[in-house]
Amino acid sequence: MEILEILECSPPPAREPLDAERAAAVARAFKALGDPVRLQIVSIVASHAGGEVCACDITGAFELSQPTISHHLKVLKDVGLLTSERRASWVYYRLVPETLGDLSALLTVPATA
Amino acid sequence: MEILEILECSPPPAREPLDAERAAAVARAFKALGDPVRLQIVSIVASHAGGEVCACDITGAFELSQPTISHHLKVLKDVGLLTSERRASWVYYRLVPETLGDLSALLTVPATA
DNA sequence: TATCTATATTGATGCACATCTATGGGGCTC
DNA sequence: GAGCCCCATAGATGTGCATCAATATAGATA
Repeated sequence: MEILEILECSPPPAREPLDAERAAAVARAFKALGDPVRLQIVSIVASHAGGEVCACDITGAFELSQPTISHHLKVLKDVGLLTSERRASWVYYRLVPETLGDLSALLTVPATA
Repeated sequence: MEILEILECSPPPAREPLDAERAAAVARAFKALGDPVRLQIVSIVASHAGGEVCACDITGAFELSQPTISHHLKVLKDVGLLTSERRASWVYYRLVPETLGDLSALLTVPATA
């Protein structure tokens, strides 16, 4: 565990430029985060104890129609930033830490040589 | 330096949800990264030794018109992801590591309690 | 000054998307 | 089964934006 943390702390390797295909895939995720409402949705889920939020709580946090929030949730699901699970009448949303982590790593700038 | 590295390695604190105003500001940056061409531009600059790339080299990397690339560079500058410096006839672009770092940190998920 | 190169700006165009209202479907409770 | 609540889907609409051709600007050179 200690070693892993140290490894994670080491400077990231210099990367080759993204090819067009990979760039398109990654850009889809960033585009999903490029809407203020979706960014707030992710933020709400991230800061919620238990890591799980009911769709109704998300809808209630905005002055937008329920279908609009539902649309944004679908976009975030489609790019792999959220997962959902239905329990009885309610749908609960969670973050996908792997996706967040991948994006975060991509933004980590190689040491300015 | 050692201590700073350790601090940077500590798990990120749980965050309050972004308010609408901050979300709008951050979303602008993510939206800029949400275009495949702009993402590749950032990637090209990031992976370039010296951290500096001539606009002409960026334009040459795409099968897009020069004004289109110029437009994308302006977008990336406006959100603080790139800076530019003119030297003679050429304009050189650099990343802004602080902005990249801020975005990266925002995507670091708090430990799933 | 005239001109060539590198970059930025302008204006136009077609498509993508955020939002709404209306409706559909799934799952309770009476 | 009837009615109600939660969520998703469908269709319509106005705005935003990626792209281009044309043009303007800045700097070098002759």
